[in-house]
Amino acid sequence: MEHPDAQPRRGRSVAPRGRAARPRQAEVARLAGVSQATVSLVLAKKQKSITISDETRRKVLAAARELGYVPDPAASRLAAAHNNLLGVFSFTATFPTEVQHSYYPFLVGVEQEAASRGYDLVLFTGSSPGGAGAGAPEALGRVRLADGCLFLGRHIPTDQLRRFVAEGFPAVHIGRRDELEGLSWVGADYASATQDVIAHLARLGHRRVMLVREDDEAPASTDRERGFREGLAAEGLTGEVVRTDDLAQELTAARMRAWHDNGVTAFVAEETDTGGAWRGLVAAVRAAALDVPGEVSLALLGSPPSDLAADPVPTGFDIPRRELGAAAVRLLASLVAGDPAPEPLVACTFRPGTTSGPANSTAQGVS
Amino acid sequence: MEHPDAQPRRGRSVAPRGRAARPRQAEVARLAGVSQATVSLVLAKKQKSITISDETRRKVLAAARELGYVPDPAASRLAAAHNNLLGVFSFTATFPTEVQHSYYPFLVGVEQEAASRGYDLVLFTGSSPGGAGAGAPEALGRVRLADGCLFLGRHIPTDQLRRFVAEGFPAVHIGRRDELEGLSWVGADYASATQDVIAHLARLGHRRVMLVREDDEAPASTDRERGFREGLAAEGLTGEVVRTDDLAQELTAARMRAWHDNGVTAFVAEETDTGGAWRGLVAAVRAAALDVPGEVSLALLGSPPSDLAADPVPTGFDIPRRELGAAAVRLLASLVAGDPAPEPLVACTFRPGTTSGPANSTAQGVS
DNA sequence: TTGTATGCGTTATCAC
DNA sequence: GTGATAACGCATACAA
Repeated sequence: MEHPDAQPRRGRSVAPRGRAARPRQAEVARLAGVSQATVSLVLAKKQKSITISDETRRKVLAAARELGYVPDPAASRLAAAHNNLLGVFSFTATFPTEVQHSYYPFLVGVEQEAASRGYDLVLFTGSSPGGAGAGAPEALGRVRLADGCLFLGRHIPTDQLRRFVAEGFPAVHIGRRDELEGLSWVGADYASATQDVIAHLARLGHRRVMLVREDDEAPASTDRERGFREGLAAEGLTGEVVRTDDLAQELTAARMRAWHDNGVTAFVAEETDTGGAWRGLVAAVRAAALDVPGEVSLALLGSPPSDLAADPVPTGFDIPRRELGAAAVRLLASLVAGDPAPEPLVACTFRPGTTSGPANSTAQGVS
Repeated sequence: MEHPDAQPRRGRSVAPRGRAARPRQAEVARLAGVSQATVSLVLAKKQKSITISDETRRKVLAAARELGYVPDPAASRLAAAHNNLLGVFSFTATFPTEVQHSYYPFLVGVEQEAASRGYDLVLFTGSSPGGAGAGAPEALGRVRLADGCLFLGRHIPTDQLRRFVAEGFPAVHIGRRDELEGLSWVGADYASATQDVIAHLARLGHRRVMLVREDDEAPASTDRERGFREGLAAEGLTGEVVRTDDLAQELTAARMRAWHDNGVTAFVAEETDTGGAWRGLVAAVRAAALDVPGEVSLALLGSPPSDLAADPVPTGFDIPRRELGAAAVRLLASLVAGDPAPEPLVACTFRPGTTSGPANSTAQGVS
C-alpha cells in the first residue's frame, strides 16, 4: 500500500521550474524531529492546549520559523478549518478608473478593521472588466476560498447570494439588503439621519417641507423617504414628496415659487450617484430667485457631489463610509467565528451646513 | 483498509449548523453514471481535449447543472499546486487615510491586469497600523501563501526580500531596486523622461539649466539627476545641480536673480512627496519677480502636488502609475509562469505645460 | 474514451 | 504527550 519515497509521484505533474517549494508541515516536522501531526497541533495556536510539551513546542516553532513555514490556505480551508482570509467581491471593478463611485472610503475601513483582527484580504477580480469569467456564475464561487466574503456594489445578483446564505457561507453585503431573507448586511442608518435633518428644520421653525427624490427603488432611497415621513410625523410637520425621473421638468422656477407661496419653506433632496436631485434643487431655487437660507432652507440627505461640496455647504448628513467598511468586517468576522452579530446600522453624522436657517414666519401658508 | 460508508467519518467534526452541503463531483458523477475523474475531465474546459465523447459530456454537464455544481476553489487549488493568487504587500497601509501618498493609481492597474489574467489579489495587512504582527519579521512570510507577490513602498527591508529571491519565490518590487541582486522590479523611466524634458528646453533655446532636488538617495531622485546630466551632455548644454534639505535657505530671490544673470534660463525641479522642490522653486521665482515663461522657464520632473496642479500647468512629465501597476503584474505573472521577463521600465508621458517657453536670448550668459 | 488509484497540505480523531 | 491515520474535493498519470 505504501510506495518508496524515491518513486516519482503520481497524479501530479512536477512543480514548474526548479522553484523552491514552500515548506510544508512535514518538513518542519522532520527538522524538529516530531510528527507532522504534532506540528499541526503546535501551530494551531487556537487552543492553548497544555497537551504539548514546551520543549516540543519550542523545537517546532523554531523549525517553522527557520524554514519560513506558511500554512497553505487552500489546504487549511479544505480541511474544514479557516485560513484567515476575508474576501472582497464587487460586481464592478474594485478600483474603478473614475474615482467617482469608487469604494475607496469603504476599503480604508475594511483594511483597518481586517488588519486589527489579523485577517488578510482577498480581492476577487472575477467581475472586473476583462476579468476571466466576468459575469460567469462560477466567478462568485471562487470567494469560497476565503473564510467569508464582503460584497459591495448595488447589483449583486440575488440568486447568487441566496446560494451562499443557503450554504451558510459567511457573506456580508455592504448596504441594506432585506429582500434576501437571511443575508447579512451593514448599512447606513439613512432613516434616522433623515429624521434628524427634519428635526433640525423643525427646530428652525419650518412647518412644511418637501422631499425631492429620483424615481428609484433602492433601499437607500426608500429609507430616506421613510425617515422623511417619520420625521414629519414626529415633529408634527406637513410635507410632500416629489418623485420623478425628470428633475428639469418638475423643478421649475414657477413651481418652486408656487410651493413657497403655499407655505413650503424647506426642501430636502436625496443623495444620488450624480447628485442630480441636489443639483436640480439648487438650480431651481436659483432660477426662482429665492434666497437661501433667507427665504427657503435646503438640505441634502447625504454628501454633495465633489464639484459643489463647498460654498454653500449643504445642511444634511455624511455617510460614514469608513466606519461602514469597518462594521462590515466586524459583522463578517463574527459570522465566521459564529459569534452573535453586531448592530448592522451605523449612524450618519449630522452636518449643519449653511443652507438652512430660521423659517421666514411671514411665509407661513395654510397647512 | 476500507471502511463502511455508514460509519461516521473520522478526523472531522460535523459541519457547524446544519448547512446544506454543496454537491461534489462525486455526486455529479453518480447522477451521470460516470466516474468522478470523468466529471473532472469534462469540467476542466481548459483543453478542448476530444478525449471525451459528446454523449458523456452532455450527461455530465446536465447532471452538473441539475445539481447546481460549483467547484470548490480550495480543493482545486490544493490539487493544482498553485492558487491563482497574487499578493500585494506594502509597508504602509495599502489604503491610507491621507490619500496623498496612496497606492490607488497603482492598484487600478494592478487590479485590471490581474483580472485580465485570471488572478485574484491578496492584500496583506500585516504591516498596517494595528495589524497583527505589524513590523514583525514573520509578517512578510505570509506572502508566500500567494503564487507571487508585489511589493510597494519605499522601505521594504532588503534582507527580507533577499530571502524571497534566494528561494526563488516570485517577487516584484514597484520602483527601481538595484541594490538587491536578482530582485525583479518595474519602474518608471525617469532618466529618459528627464532627458526628454532637457531636450525640450534645448529646443526652446535654453543653454544653461539648473536642477533643484532634495537631499535624498532614492533611486527616483538619482535617476532624474542622471537623466539631467545625460540630457545636458546630449544637447550640449551646461548646468548645475542644487541639492539641499533646506530649500528656503537655498532658493532665495537673490540667488535666483544671480543665476539668471549668470545665464541660467531654465530651472527643473524633481518631484517629491510633498512637492517641496517645485513649491520652493515657484516661490523663489515669484519672489525674484521673474516672469514665467517670459524670462525663465520652469519644469517639473513628475506630477505637481494636487493643490497646484493647474494654473500654471508645469512643463514636465507624468508618471504612468496605472501602467506601472499593470507592468508589475505582467512581470510577476511571467515569473510565476516561468516565462521570460518583460521590459521593467515603463515610459513617462511628456507634459508640455505652460511654464516653459523660448529662451530669452538677451539673457544668455557665459557658459 | 473512461475508470482506477493516488496525492495535494491540512485538520482532527484515536490509539499508544 | 505523541504518532498514525482518515478524510476534505479535485486533478491527473496510467491502466483498461
